[in-house]
Amino acid sequence: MTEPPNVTADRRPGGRTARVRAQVLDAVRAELAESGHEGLTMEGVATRAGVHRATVYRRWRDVGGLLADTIAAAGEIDWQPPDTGSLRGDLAALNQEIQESLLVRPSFAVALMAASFHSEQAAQAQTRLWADRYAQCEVLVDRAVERGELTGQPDARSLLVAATAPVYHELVLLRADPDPDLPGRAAAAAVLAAAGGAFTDPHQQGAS
Amino acid sequence: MTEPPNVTADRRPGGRTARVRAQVLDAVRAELAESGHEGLTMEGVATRAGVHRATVYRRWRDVGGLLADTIAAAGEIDWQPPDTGSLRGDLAALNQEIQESLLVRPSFAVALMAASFHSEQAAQAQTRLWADRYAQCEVLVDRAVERGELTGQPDARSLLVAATAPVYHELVLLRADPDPDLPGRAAAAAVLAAAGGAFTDPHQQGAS
DNA sequence: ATCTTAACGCGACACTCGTCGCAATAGTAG
DNA sequence: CTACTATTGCGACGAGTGTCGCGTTAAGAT
Repeated sequence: MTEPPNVTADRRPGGRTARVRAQVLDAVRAELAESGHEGLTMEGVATRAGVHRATVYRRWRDVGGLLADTIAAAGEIDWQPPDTGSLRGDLAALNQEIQESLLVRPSFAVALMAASFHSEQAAQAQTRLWADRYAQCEVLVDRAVERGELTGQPDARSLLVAATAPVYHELVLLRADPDPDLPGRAAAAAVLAAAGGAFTDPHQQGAS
Repeated sequence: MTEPPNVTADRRPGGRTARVRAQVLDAVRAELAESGHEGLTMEGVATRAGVHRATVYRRWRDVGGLLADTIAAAGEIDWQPPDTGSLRGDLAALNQEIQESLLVRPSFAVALMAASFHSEQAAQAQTRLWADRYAQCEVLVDRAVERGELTGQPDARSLLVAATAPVYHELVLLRADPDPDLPGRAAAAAVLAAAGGAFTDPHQQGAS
């Protein structure tokens, strides 16, 4: 059985294979930092890594595969959601982080989104990464409930999406001018909606 | 002075030029409807339009240019924001429209977003289109204020973004499973936040 | 009707992209 | 150390992409 090599199924993960992977992923990060997701090309990465084109194509298939593996390598870092003492503060801090990651040039997050549109592999990696992050952030809502900031048991995911979506929408899709107040405003709005019971999933239609 | 022809600066907008443009834009829509933004290629459009490749390259430069002009042509249709009698109903209806446009396969809106990541021209056209749409929707908020649903004069744009962003975020970026309740939930949350005064700018109070 | 020239058709060209077969290299087992 | 083979390097190829020069067509002006 001579199947093509893969990133996930390491049949011979020894010295050279690991070394090539490290070189290539370093090259991806370097190219990305230099010219953004526009300049990220298979040939450029291969050349910078000192590796032949065919090797990169065989192991990573396309640009999306490169980004997906780069995420997988970077996803091992342990990220922690903010803890400021209040739900509103936590969400504002989270949004601040998001805004910075989107405004930094070149932005790794934006590159990943761009790649997700023409690479199923990158799209899956992106979906997985965000699912993890939102799951981790659910603790913010739990803490708020414990502190008595929220009554009932709101749908944490919906609340988090409501708080963070405007930041992505304004900066990525609408390409609005950067607004230092945006993270705080979006967070405050989500907290108000949550206080009003907007995210309590039982079919309790609010009166009037 | 023999400058290259352009879509915007029509130096000779007569019969043939307009005919070619119509053929090409029809071809763009047809290709888009058949194979989505993945299958949209300059050569394919030229062939389907019965026009030479070089002509398409000269007038539209790249795929983003094609989409940008297609948007410009489609932006002339008179779109009207919903009017259901209540702010929450209006926003829910608006979100319903958005969700349908994103879930239809192939989605013109998604194709436009994808193109915006590697074409400045398409990105500008997209930004312009959305700015127009959001400006048109501000009347929803005005009507709500007149009806007395909202106190004060909230920032209409922020309110609209808060209501619609979750739909884009869930379906496009997070690629969540379609949820028929999403449009209504997002609309309800935004209305609750607005009722709480989340979008009233404290610095610009008092003035009409 | 005639002239001017913007816009298009045509074919050729250089270039990039992704794939393939084969030889060389280097992990890994014995 | 030797044998085996997964993995890489290498070069060539076919297809696709974007550009260019030149001749032709047709829109707009007189």
